[in-house]
Amino acid sequence: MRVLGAHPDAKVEQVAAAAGVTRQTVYAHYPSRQSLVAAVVDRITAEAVAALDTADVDSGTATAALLRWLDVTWRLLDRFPLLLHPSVAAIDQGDSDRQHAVVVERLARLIGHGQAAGEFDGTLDPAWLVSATIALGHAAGGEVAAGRMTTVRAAAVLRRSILRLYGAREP
Amino acid sequence: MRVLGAHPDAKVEQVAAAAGVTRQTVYAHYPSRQSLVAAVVDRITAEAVAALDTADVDSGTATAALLRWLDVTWRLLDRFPLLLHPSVAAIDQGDSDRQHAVVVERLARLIGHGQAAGEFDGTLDPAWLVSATIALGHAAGGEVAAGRMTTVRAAAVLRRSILRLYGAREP
DNA sequence: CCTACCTCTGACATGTTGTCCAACTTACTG
DNA sequence: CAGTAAGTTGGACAACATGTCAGAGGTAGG
Repeated sequence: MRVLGAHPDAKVEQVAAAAGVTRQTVYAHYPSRQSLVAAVVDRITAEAVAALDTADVDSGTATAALLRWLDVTWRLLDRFPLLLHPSVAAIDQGDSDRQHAVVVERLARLIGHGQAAGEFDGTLDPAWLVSATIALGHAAGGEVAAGRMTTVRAAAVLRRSILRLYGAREP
Repeated sequence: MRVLGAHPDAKVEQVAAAAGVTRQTVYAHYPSRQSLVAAVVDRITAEAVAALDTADVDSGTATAALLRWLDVTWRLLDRFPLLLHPSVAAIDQGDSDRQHAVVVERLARLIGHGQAAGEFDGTLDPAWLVSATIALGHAAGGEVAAGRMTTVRAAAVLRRSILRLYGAREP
């Protein structure tokens, strides 16, 4: 998690070295590099699920829940550049019931509630809003990575953009 | 353009074969695979610039111009999956004055006009709006590529999302 | 003790990128 | 017509990362 999470381009050799084992030992546990990356992503998303569980308990308005969701995921996006990396995109294509899906599904549910309650505009496809949210999150992360924005500024801009996209009133 | 534009993962060998030459000949013209991709992207964006030139002449409102910009770029995104591919993202990092920048710069100018004229909300950073627009465009393209949306539906959803993000009235 | 289980060393196959060179074709030039 | 310059080709080779395989060694638990 430390090596791949921070340096998505790290070679299997480097991951093994950081773990104090050899390359072959890594392959003994994970059949391919991709499955190793998948495992790391799974662990990260497990953290996300846990954080969402503690944050989402007494769900107030959908808007407030959305902001908490953004807060949790943004923090992880900041800690693990791997999540921004293309190699991750190739993973959740086939394996649909991956951990990753859980986090996304929470957002989808949240959007459903918000639209039903009239907090969000209901004329935009929830599935699209999920994709759009992730895309904007990646874009915001990219701005930070490129040094064009600070983390806090990017988070603020992201919040405003998402709310606007959803047709929610800014609190 | 045909091979790489449609199949971003194509090997240099395949590009060479399609051109009726050998791999070495390709390397005689382009020092690396990346520079070859960059050249393809340059040609595509040259088309984009030409299309924008013919479409942008008598610029009406900024909103109308924005929709034309979206129309032109969306068409190219649809024709050349390469533009959605990660390998392209690695290009325009270093070479800032690439053709690609011209298309982006047009959007930035357009946003400036719209904000100055009060058509768009002026409280969001134009540079961010540019990044966000591209991100949403890629997301919409991804939906089409994944078979979750038709091209026309994705284009419509993209338009609405962008307008909403910009704080523009939907025409 | 001894048997699984894990790990290590070392070697090997594969595929792609990028480089080098000698030989060949083609077209232009004096 | 001869010669030259440029582009192309075939073949070979290095580098590098991913995977695979077999044999030797170590360690904990029965």
